[in-house]
Amino acid sequence: MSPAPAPRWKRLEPDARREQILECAMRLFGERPYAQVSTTDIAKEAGVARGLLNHYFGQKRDLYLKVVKRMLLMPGLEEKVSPTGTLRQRVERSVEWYLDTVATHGKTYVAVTGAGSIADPEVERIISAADDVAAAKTLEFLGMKVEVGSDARHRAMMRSYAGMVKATIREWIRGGTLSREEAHLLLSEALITIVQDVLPQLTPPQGRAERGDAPAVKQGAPREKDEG
Amino acid sequence: MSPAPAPRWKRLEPDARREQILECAMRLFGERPYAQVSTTDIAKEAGVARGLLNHYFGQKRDLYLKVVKRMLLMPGLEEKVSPTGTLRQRVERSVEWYLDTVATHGKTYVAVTGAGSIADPEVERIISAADDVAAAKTLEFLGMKVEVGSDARHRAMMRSYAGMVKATIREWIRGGTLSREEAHLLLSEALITIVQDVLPQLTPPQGRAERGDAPAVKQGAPREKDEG
DNA sequence: GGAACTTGTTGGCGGGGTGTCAACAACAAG
DNA sequence: CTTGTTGTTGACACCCCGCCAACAAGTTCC
Repeated sequence: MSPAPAPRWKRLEPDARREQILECAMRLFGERPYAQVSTTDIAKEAGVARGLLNHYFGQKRDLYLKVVKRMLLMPGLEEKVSPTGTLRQRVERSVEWYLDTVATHGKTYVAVTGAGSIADPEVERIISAADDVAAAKTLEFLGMKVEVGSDARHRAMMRSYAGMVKATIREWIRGGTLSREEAHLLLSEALITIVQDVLPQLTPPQGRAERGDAPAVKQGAPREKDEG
Repeated sequence: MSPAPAPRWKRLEPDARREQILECAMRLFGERPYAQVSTTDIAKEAGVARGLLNHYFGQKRDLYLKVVKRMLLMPGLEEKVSPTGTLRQRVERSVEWYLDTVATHGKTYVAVTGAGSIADPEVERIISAADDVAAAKTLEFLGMKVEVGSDARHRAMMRSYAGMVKATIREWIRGGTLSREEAHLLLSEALITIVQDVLPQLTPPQGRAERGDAPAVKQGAPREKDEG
């Protein structure tokens, strides 16, 4: 006569448990800065023992890395809109797309990118890689496929631009000091300037490229980055 | 016959000791991220007991704030060069000045601004305030004195630009992926675009403002920022 | 020169967060 | 029911931090 042993805790498949913990972690890391979120908090939020976090994710930093990666994988640009129209139109559409994508993640995106260097080189590396991917997609969409994959300086400048993108989005989402339209305006104008005025000025060897249209560049090989 | 009591430690004036500790902290915080620098490390570096840090600076975070503040107080722009020439020339000179200023601080500047949001709202606030000051000086130097002090959107956009400035400098100093000239080029072109193409487009009420001069806007409440 | 005072400095205590690991319990199979 | 597998727990040890009473380096006064 065993009246249901009444299990004290539920047993989940590793993947399910991992996912559940990850979701809780994402929520909390979005609410307050890294240092303010203890593993105890996350464990409590998920209703599990603290040790389980280490079992599934290793160190707290590793869990945070997973959160960052999850936050940075975004739907491809090229799949949503087709690159037609003037350069300005394409720029504006790509900026629009990025703002849309970010809007869905909201505060967590700001927290993750803002805390950029939680002061951890590894986090920085991951964000940089994601920036490179986004930059490559954007430039490809703009028809400026160029050698973003080959020329380190192009990548570097697009990462610089990414710095402004993040700061702008921070102003928009967190502070509300910029409207979406104003953010759109700023980012579009800046990107146009970079693409048509700055990048062509790079390779100094053969004098200077003419304005208005990107110098004819050979198509680069299709590339696939990303990680899990 | 007391053969010199041989003092076990030297006694310093509060200001001197404070300064010495601060210098050690600046060095260490420049070498590795905030979380990786323990108060024990700083104390050891300074050759004092750990408790002394708390005595002089309070919490570890407070000490870090002092480091950030020290890092961000920079010589005024207007005092070094006079605003003459075309807009482009003035822009290039102000960017040059900023790169010079940053170069002296080097890695520590990158660490401090990069760790921007160590994930601490207070740090973020201080850096934002410093950005605002630098932005105001720059715009004043450019003759675009405008109401950076009154129009929140101007400040917001300049903070966005500041995001790119930091990212660019990071590429230049830390990664070496951009040369100083390339950084200079990128930042100049972007600033010109913002100042002459973006900012004038703001206030939409009365159609559109004419270039080069901002529409007259009423002064906001007098504000006092900064601290020691 | 020594006693008494001021105050810069120390060392240890308690609290909190993190990583590790052996033991345990939920569930499946025999 | 017995056995085996494995997801999960709880506690232990370690490190870092903020606090504070005791201590000692200098100074002043007799």
